[in-house]
Amino acid sequence: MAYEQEEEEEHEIRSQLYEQFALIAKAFGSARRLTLIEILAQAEYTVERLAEEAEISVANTSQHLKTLREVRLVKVRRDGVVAYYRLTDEGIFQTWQMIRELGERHNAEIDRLANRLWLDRDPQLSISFEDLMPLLEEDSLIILDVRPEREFWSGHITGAICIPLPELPGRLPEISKNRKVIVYCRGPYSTLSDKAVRLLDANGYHAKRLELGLPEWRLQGLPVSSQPREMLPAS
Amino acid sequence: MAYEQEEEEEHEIRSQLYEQFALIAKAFGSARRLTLIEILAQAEYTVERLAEEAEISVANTSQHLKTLREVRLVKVRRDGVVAYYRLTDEGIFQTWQMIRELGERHNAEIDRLANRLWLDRDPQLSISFEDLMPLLEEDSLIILDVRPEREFWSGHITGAICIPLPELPGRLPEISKNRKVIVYCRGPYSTLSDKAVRLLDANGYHAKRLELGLPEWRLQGLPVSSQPREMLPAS
DNA sequence: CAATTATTCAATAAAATAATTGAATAAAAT
DNA sequence: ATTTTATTCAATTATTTTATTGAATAATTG
Repeated sequence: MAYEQEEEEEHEIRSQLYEQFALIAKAFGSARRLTLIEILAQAEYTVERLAEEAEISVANTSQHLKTLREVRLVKVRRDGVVAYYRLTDEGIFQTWQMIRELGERHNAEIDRLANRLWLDRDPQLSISFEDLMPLLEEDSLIILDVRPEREFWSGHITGAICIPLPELPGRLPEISKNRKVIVYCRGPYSTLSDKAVRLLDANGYHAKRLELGLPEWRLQGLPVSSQPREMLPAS
Repeated sequence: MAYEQEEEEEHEIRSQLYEQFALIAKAFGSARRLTLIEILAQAEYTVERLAEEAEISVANTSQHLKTLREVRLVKVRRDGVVAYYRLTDEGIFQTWQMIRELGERHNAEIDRLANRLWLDRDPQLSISFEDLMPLLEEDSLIILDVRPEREFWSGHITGAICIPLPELPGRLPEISKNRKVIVYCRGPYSTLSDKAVRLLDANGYHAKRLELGLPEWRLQGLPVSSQPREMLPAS
C-alpha cells in the first residue's frame, strides 16, 4: 500500500516535470515565435524593430516575447523605455536548427514550400561553407553581408563587408567588378542573399550565395567578428 | 506594385513553411508525448505495452501516437493486428535531449521537481560515462541493465546483463557479491536504477548508478549490442 | 463462425492558445 | 507639465488541443 502510494507520487512528480519540458517545446511551437527566434539568432532587437522585421504587430510580438521569456528562451535588458531582447544562449538556435532538420528530412510539405520560396534560387549559384574554405585564401574574394546593419555588427563572417540589401542598388560602385562576390544572410530560408545575387548577376558581377547563414557559421566554430554592444548603431 | 505583391506572396509562403516547422515543435509540446518519446527511445513498442509503461490509457496513447505519426516523429510497422511503433530516427531523441538540456540549464522549477524525484538518489552512488571508462578494463565489474527485457534486447551496453527491476529481488543470487555492480536504465529521470541500487546496497552489494541511460550512451557512440527484431521476446 | 484481442475512431466537454483592438504605463523629449 | 514614444496589459472572440468514454474495425484464436 505504502509502496503503491510511493509509485503514485513518483508518477505525479514525473508528470509535472515533463509538463515543464513540454512548456519549452510549446514555446517553439508557433510559426510566429519561430520567426522571432530566427531573427533574434542574428542580433539583439527592440520589440518594435523585431516586429517590423518579422512583419507581426507590435502588441502581438510583445505577447510572444512574453511566452518566450517565461520559459527562458529569451532575455531582456532595458535601457529607459526601450527593451532589448536576445536569445538566452546558443542552445536555443541549436534546438531550432534540430527541429528544422527534422522537418527537412521527413516532411514532404516542407520540401514543397521551400522549393516555392526558392523558385529563382539557382543551385549553380550556391556554395557550401566547405567549398568556400579553400577559396578564402584568394584575397580577390569579397564576402558580402546583406542583412540589416545591426545584425552585421552583432556578428559577421570575419572579413565580410556590410551592405544591407535595400542599399545595395545604390552602392554597387563600391564593389570591384573583377572580384568574385560571396553573399550571405540569415539562413537557408532567408531570401535577402538571393535577391542580392540576382541584382549583382544582372549587373555583370560574378556572385554566389552561401547556403547557410551567420548563425550556422558561428555554430560550426568558424571565425566571427563583432562590435561591442555600446558601439552598435541605433536602428 | 508587382514588387510589393511578390513580397506579400513570399511572406505568405514563409508563414506556411514556419507553420510546418511549428507543427513538429508542437508534437514535442505535451508531457504525455514526451513520455512516449522517452520510452520509444529505448525500444520499439506496441500501443498497449507502451500505454502500460507510460501509465496512459490505450485510446489516448493511440491518439498521441497519431499526432507523432502525422509529423513523422514515429513510424509504425504492422504485424497482423499488432502495431509496432518506433522513433523515425536518432534525431528525435537528440531533439528531446536538447529541449531537456534547455530546461535543466534555465528552469528553476525543473530543478526543484528533479530533486524531488531524486530524493533518495545518493550522488556518491552515481557515476558518469567518463568515470566508468577506466573501470571497464577490470573484468570484476558487472554492468546491470534493469529496464524491461524488450528494451535490453533492442540495445544494451555491450557486456551488460539483463535483470528487469521487478525480477531483481528474486534473482539476487545470480550476482556475485565480490564484484562491483554498475546499474543503468532509461535516462536521468528514470528511477529504475535508483531502486536497484537501493536494493543491492541493502543486500551488501557495492553498487553504483550510471548518471545517464542507454540512449545517451548510444548517442555518444559508445559500444551497444542488440538482437535482430525477429529474435526479440514477445512482451 | 463466434469470441477475443489490439488498435483506431468519433463525439464530447473542458481547457489552453491565438490574434486583434484599444487602453494603460512609464520614461524621455519638448 | 504636456506630449511623444516604446512597451505591456486586458478583454474579447475564434480556434485548437486535450482526455474520456464508448463504439467500430479487423485480424486471430478457439
